Amino acid sequence: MSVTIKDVARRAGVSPSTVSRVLSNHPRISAATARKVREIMDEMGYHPNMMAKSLVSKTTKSICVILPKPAEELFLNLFFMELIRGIVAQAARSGYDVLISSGASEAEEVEAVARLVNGRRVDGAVLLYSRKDDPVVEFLQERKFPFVLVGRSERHPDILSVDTDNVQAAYDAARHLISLGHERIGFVGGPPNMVVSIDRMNGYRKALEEAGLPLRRDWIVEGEFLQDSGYRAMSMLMSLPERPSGMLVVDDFVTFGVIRGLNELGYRIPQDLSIVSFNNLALAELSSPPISSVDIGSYQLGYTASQTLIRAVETSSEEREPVRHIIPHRLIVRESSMYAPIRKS
Amino acid sequence: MSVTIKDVARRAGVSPSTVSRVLSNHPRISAATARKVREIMDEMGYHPNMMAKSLVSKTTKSICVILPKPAEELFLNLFFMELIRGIVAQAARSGYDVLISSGASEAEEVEAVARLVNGRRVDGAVLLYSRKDDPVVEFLQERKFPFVLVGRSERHPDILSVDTDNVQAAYDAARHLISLGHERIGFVGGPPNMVVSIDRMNGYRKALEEAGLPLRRDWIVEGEFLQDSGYRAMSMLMSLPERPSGMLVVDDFVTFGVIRGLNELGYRIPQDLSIVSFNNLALAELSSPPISSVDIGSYQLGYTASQTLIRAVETSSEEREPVRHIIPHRLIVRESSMYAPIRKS
DNA sequence: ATCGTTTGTGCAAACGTTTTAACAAAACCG
DNA sequence: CGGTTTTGTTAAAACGTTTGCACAAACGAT
Repeated sequence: MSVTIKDVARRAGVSPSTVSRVLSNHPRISAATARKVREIMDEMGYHPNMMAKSLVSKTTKSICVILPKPAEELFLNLFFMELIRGIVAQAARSGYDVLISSGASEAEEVEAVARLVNGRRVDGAVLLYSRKDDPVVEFLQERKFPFVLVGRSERHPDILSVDTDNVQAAYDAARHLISLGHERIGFVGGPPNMVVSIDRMNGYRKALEEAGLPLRRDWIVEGEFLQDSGYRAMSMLMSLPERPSGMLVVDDFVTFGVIRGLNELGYRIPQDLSIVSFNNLALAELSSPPISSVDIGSYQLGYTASQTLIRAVETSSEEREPVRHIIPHRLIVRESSMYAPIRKS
Repeated sequence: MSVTIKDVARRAGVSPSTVSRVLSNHPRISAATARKVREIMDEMGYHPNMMAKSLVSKTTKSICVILPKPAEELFLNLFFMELIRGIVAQAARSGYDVLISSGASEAEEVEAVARLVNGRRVDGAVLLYSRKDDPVVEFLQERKFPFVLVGRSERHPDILSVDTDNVQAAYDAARHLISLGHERIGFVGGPPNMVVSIDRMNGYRKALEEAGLPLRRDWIVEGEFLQDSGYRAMSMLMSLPERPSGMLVVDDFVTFGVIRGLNELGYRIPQDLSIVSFNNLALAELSSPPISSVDIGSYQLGYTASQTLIRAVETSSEEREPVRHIIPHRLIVRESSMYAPIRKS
């Protein structure tokens, strides 16, 4: 059907090997031949067949990204999209293609990645976030297959990863509230089996302890990465006899729930409750009021992940070294956080 | 390195062809041999090499999706994510993998898809939305390469596509406002070179004309798919001597801008202005107030697109017929739209 | 028994590349 | 000049599959 290397060779009066060498800029090809072959390639509309190439080179020039289980439940869609954009952009620059895959359950996830890995369809994988105990990580680790984790694995500290310093991020967010004079600060967290939730919680704790502020169990709510989580948290929190004046919320989406809850209960932000959130998704800025949020550089995370992975893929496995990249975060202060009200006591 | 079909064959004492046939459930393989070979495959951990398979079968079992130019500018991220999830889910069910690709400019977009198509890396492509005049469509059309468009092309009505009936959707949205008694209805649109903007505008027009309501040029704003667009539209609109009482907004993200604008100007929704929006992204529900929005079934759009494409790919090109799938939409009424104020005149 | 089918298996070519080893020709060197 | 090195090219094997054709064995029907 389509033009092959042999067709070009015949037409140019050289051997296929020569054409192949022209293609890969082999040093020992004479300028004259190279020019001629190139001309004929254009003329005939030749394009190398990647499958054949892959077969012999045992390399596919593609990586895959595994969307975590329920991208539906985790309302991190916006975050993932940013991340993916970063990955795709970087991969394209390095001449790699990106396969995207997901599964409806943890088992399906492993199955999906197994298909890709076993079928030699990809050279590496990027995993998004991680449960405390991730079967996909186990699988890849065992097979010595190159992968990088966006996030952190408690069980496997010795792997390639790109991450935010979530402890520090939460610490910074809390410090912001503290420096505004808040002394009663609560926390709406994510699922307790996700490393990111744990880390942010710890940063929050650290800041409060360090400042000698009370850490009250009833001001800490653990939930899902769902807006509903924020909504319910508010009904609970605001009915307490003693209420916080500031709040850290683990994700902007959850914060949306928080805001809606507060609105319905008739409280105002930031006058009645100051809020600082995480991830700084597009909607943080758009919200009414705009939300103070810690930007974690999602695009950058994806970009760096791809870069790190591809570098690893192109390195022989012996000299591959575990690296942990930390992408800097940055608190963006908007209208949802303000000075603490003067305490009447 | 890894186990090949030959290794299995040797160990099972049969020829490679036989192993291959076992794999593809060839009818003329005896039950006994099949069982034995299967056993050995498991034992040795054999997995077929997809690249080799692709090479001979001239088929890759993968499709690609092209993210439109500036997924940054078009703040349809959330919409795309939904769409992609639908595509990935369906493709997985049919045993296909999904490659994702994008370009920073129209030219780069064509380049990216050319790489995939020319390199025979994918069997088909799904294109997301479309400008009035899309170079990628041209490219694929010319090469007779299977693709499906999520959206509509004015120039090429004779292609596979999956779409919302945007004219009808806008008509329905407008009717909703009209039935609530609104007589002064405006429209915040998208970029005038995108088919979706045009269609929604037309539906809006149609409904108003049919109801004998005034179509006022100064109540119609064309902008980008950016929240800012909505924000600016409001400063303009609300300073007019005669203002609309209801508004159609082309996308939920834009509506966010509208809401913020109105908040800042001190107007309330829906008391001062009723709003109906499109796409029903997750945030429509979460907004304060929750936004009435036309759900266009993004996930379903992706799912159907993938299905249509794969069906086409697996059909010989002669008997491939242009199909246009319309995914039904549904107006979700929330708090942003209410009865028109009684007109004092 | 004989002959045609049916059934199960193997051989070998093909898919479109890359790459090793070999070799001829040209260039260099003293 | 003769030998050594460098330069440019090619033949052929390899990558891991699928598949058309051939063929032997087993089976059925006369």
